[in-house]
Amino acid sequence: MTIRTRFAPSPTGNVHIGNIRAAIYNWLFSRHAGGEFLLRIEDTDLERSTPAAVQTVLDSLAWLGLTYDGAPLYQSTQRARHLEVAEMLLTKGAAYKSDKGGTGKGEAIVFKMPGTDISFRDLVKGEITKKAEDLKDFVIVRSDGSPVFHLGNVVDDITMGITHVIRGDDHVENTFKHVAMYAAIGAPMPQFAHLPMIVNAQGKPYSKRDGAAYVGEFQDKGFLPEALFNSLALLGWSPGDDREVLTRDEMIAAFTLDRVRQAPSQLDMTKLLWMNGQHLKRRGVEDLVAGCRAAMQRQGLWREDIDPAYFQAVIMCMGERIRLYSDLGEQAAFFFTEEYPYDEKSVRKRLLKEGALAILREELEVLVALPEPFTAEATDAALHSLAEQTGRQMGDLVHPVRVAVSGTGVGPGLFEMLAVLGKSRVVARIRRTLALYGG
RNA sequence: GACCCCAUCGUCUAGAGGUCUAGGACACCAGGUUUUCAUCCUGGUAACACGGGUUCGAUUCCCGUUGGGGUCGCCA
Repeated sequence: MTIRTRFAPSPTGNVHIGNIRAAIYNWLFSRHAGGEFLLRIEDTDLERSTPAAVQTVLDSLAWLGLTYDGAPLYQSTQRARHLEVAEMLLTKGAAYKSDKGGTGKGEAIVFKMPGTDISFRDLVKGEITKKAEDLKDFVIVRSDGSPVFHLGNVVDDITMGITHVIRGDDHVENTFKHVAMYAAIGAPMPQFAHLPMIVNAQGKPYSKRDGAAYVGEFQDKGFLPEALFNSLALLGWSPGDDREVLTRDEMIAAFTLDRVRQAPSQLDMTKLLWMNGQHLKRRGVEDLVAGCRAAMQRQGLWREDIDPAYFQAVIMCMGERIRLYSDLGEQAAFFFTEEYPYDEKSVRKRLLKEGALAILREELEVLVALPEPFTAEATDAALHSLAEQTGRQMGDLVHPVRVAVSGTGVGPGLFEMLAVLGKSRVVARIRRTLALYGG
């Protein structure tokens, strides 16, 4: 029989990382088994389920490369089938009508629990049992005639031929109900697997306040989809060896549900950032260029007159300092504007230090005298010989220039940076800095 | 509160009775490289929640305690 899993989000406008992690596990599981991964949109809450909200789900899946088989099934189209099954349950005596606790506008259909203990074998949690007295009957069709989640969920899973239901831990209590429904309907029971929740440092459900909780937020921050995918996959699952940075194919090959942990875990933003850097390295320079440009456009820092060759040179120069596309705009804006800010601390420490401006003036003279091309080797040699002549440490020469041309004390190697900026910019910036600080 | 589930370094995890003086990764600290930061290299700090069993032997099995999570809707 074909292994068939599904992702069944209700479109609310956001896709939570815990939810998308469930989608990732469903996807990995079915791909590993050579089966199918289906999508069902649980859009019965018409108020929240707007086309835009549905599109958000589709976008998140597409961004992460979670391809699904066939067309999505919209739950709202299945209403007749749901009610048909409810009627069948009614005639079978597995359900009854009741007006208790209702709206007074009619009778609801209530599913009758079998009165026996119910247990099932969870693929990650093992055997779970619930005693009969802890199981209560529940409504499957409201008194207004609309199907409730439990009915739609189970009926649709049957309709879609789902063989493995892989979902969040918050569904284990529902599963006892669902197991009873499968039995009553007489449909083959799927296997169940419940995944631990993703929590914050306080052990509470991960929310937007903890940094970012929705797929779109990570996308906006400039994370790579494969980095988020990789990190999320590793939250609660591991391949069994020491590998951490994995490709999709490697994860597909290694994925099994018995390697999923049962304890909730926290998402570590710092490690995600590291992971992003790892995946960034695996992409080529061209990708980095395109990604950084797009990020700068979003940040409002991009200008059409930025020379492509210059832009690429800046990126090469920044090297592995870029861990997120947005880092370029945040850490290297001075490459693209003369209005870069001066970091107060660096100015105090490197420029206003005793004799620093005098040194900077000497350096300016040396640099001005250099012929083109203004290479890293040339400026390096020039400043080293100046250091020798004056008996100074290289650090005393390097720092003032760095702060003068970039406004900050940290950044790429100075000589590479000077070469990229070019002689005229460098000279102009040093002059302006000298004038600004009374040199 | 009731019911279900969980518990290894700060975090993510490996570990399926002896191989554990508990391994890896991120973070952190120290040293090296370097003009700074980052990278890179080397080293280091750091964990089996607690108490009982079972066993010749428990991180691994059982029970309890503590702590944490989930669920108790005519929401999904």
